[in-house]
Amino acid sequence: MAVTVILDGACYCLGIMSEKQRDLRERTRRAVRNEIAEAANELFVERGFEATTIDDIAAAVGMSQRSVFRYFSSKEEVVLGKFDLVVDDMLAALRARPADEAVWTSLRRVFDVLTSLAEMPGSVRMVEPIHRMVFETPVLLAGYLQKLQHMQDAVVAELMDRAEAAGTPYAADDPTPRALTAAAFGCLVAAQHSWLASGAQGSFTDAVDRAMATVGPRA
Amino acid sequence: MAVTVILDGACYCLGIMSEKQRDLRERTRRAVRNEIAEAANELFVERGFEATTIDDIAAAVGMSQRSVFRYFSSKEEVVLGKFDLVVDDMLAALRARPADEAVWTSLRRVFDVLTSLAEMPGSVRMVEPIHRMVFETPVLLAGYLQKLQHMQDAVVAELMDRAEAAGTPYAADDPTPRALTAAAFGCLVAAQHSWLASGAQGSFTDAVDRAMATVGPRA
DNA sequence: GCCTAGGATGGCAGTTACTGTCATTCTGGA
DNA sequence: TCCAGAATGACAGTAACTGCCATCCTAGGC
Repeated sequence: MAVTVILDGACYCLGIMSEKQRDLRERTRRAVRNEIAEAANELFVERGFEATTIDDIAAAVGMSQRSVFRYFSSKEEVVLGKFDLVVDDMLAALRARPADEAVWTSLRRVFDVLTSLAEMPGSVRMVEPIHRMVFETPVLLAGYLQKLQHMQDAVVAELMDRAEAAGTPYAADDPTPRALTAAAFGCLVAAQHSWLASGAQGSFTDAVDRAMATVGPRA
Repeated sequence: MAVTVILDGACYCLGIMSEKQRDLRERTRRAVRNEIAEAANELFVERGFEATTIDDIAAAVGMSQRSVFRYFSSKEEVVLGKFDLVVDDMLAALRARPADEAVWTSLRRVFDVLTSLAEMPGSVRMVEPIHRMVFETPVLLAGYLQKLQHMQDAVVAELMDRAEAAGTPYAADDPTPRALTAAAFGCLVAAQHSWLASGAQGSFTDAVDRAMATVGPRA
């Protein structure tokens, strides 16, 4: 262990690997990751999530099981991993809103990151079946809700920063920012439910708008 | 398979096993289940959830691993299983509210089932550490959020029944009941967060009240 | 007190998700 | 051409489950 640390440190300090090389590796890594995820999603919607093994996925992309796990920390991540990237976009979207905008409005705008993702022309075909799969497979639903919780944590932190920067900080034990955020995300899930229940007709954006119109901050 | 079904059917129809016997079995089953859960929770808070194996739990209660799985379908269920019983209580609490009460108020009262559970004298000692463990262990948090989602499904169905019985049914695609319920449960989680963040001082009930006061239905 | 039906249990083999390790291979830059 | 370091494959190992079968236990009928 000690040896490993020393070696790692030495390599890093010497900076033998160039910036360019690092970028390239990073890009190819992402490409392979996407390739695996796409192949896996085909299998998942075809046979179901639980009926598809990691070995199946590995075979489909011509890799060893071990290598698949080098790209995804778990089977669920193959489906849900994309949401990790979304968090940064959501924070960026939140920071782009005027600091004095009503929190509820800002939260609605944050969800544009998700709606635009769902309405991207390239991925539209798979959006609904995968969506449905997530809500129908217990382990995926659980993982998805947990991701949403992480997003909320990040958003709450950003909201508190924003309030402080605006000179109107929340008290340390004020549940307001967290409650508002949780309510907004609750509306998001409710919108997903009704969108799926309606057979994914109509726009998802509208569903979010309608859900968020029924609830709001008090006074 | 066919044989099994026929045999089961025959046994059931003949009613060989008496009602009393059935009840007794049921009661002892619950007792054993509780015993396992309590022993397991001790181990969980002591060593952590992931560091405790099913074999550890089985050894602690003097059973085989196989038998533990006859009482709990998964390791998470040992911690989260109790919430399955709560659903029925919540529905009963909801039905006990006046049909014309504001939905937000009824939802707040539904949560009394949870707060009273958390403040029961017998279990108070373990409530906070387990609570904390659930929020800090990813797989438990995911499972917990999923249970909350199930509760919401049940509550939404009941709210729709109630509205229909009162002669003011929701439209089929109206997201209102689901959005309100989701917002309320979001407030619940927010309250749990702030309660834990404050070191579990103050009453949990107050935390829920404060969180739910910041959000509400719109006109 | 014996007998029997049917649940409860234990043990064991098997599957799958995942992890650590090591030897090998690939790749871009000097 | 050579080399550093990343990518890969193969293999062994763990832990959460699941199915199966033989055995045991218990409550009720006789």
